[in-house]
Amino acid sequence: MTELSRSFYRGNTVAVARSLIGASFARRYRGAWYLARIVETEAYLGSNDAAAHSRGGRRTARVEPMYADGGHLYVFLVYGMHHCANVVTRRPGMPEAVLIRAGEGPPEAPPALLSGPGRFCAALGITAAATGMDIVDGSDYRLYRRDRRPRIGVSPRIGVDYAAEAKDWPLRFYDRDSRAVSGRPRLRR
DNA sequence: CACATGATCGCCT
DNA sequence: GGCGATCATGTGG
Repeated sequence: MTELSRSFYRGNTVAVARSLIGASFARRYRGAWYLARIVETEAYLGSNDAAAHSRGGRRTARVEPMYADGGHLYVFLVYGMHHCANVVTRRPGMPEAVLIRAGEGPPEAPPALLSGPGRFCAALGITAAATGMDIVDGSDYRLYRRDRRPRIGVSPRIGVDYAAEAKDWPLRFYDRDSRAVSGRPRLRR
């Protein structure tokens, strides 16, 4: 397992979003590591992206982690009850990030357990306490490079209808062969 | 299967 | 004061 590097995260945000499909997200909780295979992501392209929290150069306490160097986490609370986790990309001052929308857990886990950004965070216990964390310096959060290149599907992003023309940009990426991708034939239970 | 709705609260204007 | 980078549940066809 090769850990993803700082220079990787500093690269083109769309390229990072694509490359993270199939990558492993690891989280240490009370000494034990928990892993998930990422199967769905979305790219958020900074100041000029009407769907991004950093649109128009917004720079508030919440969004501040998006302005950090590539390789940090940006976690926020939506709808008062769900958390969404992002991996920050590019360089300091460039507020771009990749939203992790879904993952696969261990085979014995329910298929939909990590299907959706809120569920992904809930399953891995990711809360706002993790925002701003460095994922390259060996903290409790780490990402590992994928070992195989999956078949990748592309679509507009989910839940950003307010974002004018940016709502149609093809910035959502997913593993075409995964059942855990969100917004699919419901895999309840 | 396709909507429709309620929950719930921090953030931003 | 309004509204989300969501989800679970409920209705109707």
